[in-house]
Amino acid sequence: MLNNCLFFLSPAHVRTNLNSPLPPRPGPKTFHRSRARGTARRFAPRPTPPPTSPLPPAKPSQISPAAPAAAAAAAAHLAVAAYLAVSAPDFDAAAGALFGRPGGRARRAVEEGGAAALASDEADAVADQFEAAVGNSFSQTVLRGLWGDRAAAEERVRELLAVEWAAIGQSRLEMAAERIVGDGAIETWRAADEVTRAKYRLLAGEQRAREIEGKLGETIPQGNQISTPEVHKVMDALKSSCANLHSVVEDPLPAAKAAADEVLAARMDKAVDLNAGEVSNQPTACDIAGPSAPADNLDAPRKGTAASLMDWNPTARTFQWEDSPDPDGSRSPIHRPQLPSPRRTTFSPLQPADNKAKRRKARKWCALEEETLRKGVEQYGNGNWKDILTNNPDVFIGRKAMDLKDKWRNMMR
DNA sequence: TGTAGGGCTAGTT
DNA sequence: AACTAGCCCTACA
Repeated sequence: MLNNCLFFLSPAHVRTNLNSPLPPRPGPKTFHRSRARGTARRFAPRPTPPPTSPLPPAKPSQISPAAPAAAAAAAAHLAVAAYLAVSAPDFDAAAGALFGRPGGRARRAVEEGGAAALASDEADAVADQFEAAVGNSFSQTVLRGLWGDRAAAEERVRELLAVEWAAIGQSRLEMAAERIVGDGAIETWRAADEVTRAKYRLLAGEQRAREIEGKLGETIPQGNQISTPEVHKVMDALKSSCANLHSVVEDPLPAAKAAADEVLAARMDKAVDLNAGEVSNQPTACDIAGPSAPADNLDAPRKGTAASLMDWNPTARTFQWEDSPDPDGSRSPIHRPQLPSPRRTTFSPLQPADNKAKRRKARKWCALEEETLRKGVEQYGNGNWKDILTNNPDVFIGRKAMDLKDKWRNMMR
């Protein structure tokens, strides 16, 4: 009962209720946004939503496209901070450090907008609850019951990761692979000429190529559509190269996929394996994983884990284009399989790039970028955007000198 | 090639 | 609809 009502009360009400006798705890409940805002956010642990919610769920049309990510970020941040506070040996110290005024880390994130998604009435209310519980053992017991479920906190983090992961979308490599060997392969192969298909066979592997061309109702090798001496020469070279490749290189896709799955699983585990030390090092602005961002140590040697995709492959062999110039003018004594030069033809599994460059998605400037730009103008002078940019590559990630100029123009308005 | 100025676009109020 | 921040185009040195 108290849990169900707690989040809908003002901080003052919450403090009052925390000091009153506590009815049996029904378990984690859904945390709704205010009625006026009209959207729902899940802040408290919520394995199962209450059957009769005081507020109706928000209609999809009421939620902006960014709302799921923002809600997930807010829920994860608060769930982790709250769990850390209630699970700490010294509740008062932990709650003070995280939610106390004025310097609590979670409090600052809420009040200073370091994380915009956290700036909400609900987040304020949670921070106030923890602050009010300092020195109040009864309130601490209530909060431990509400936020002490580690699995629920981990679930909020997993949800955030899932949202962020989904937002990344497919890479161009994945899209290309999908067209060549995935569900879209049939149409891709149907539209390809014989020379291009020969390339596809190299990429897809003999077995998969047979499957795809079998579905096309054709056989391998298909009769040359283009029958010229040059095409025959290229075809022969490709067949030879293909045979050489298959004789020395294993299909890397299964191992690569397994390694990628393990890396992903390790990152998920790492993300939920939070502790107070990690929270205290959270940046408050510009959470961009740039070159100077805190390393995840993914490149460090790992015991008992699969090899990184970037590790040296002991089965790799060097091939040489047949018309590649010798640096020293002499042929290597080591025999290397010869491949036809890729410069002779200009086909690609990728769709031709759009001539019109796509507009970059607008990315808001963070406080660190603005401050660095101010100092850069002081140091290098107004108009020397290139100098400012090249001397702060870790801050201006993805920015152009032109962007700095535009931003400075906006800041001067 | 780097910069300035004007215009365009998407998001917000 | 008006406003704004961020991005892009084009001219110029």
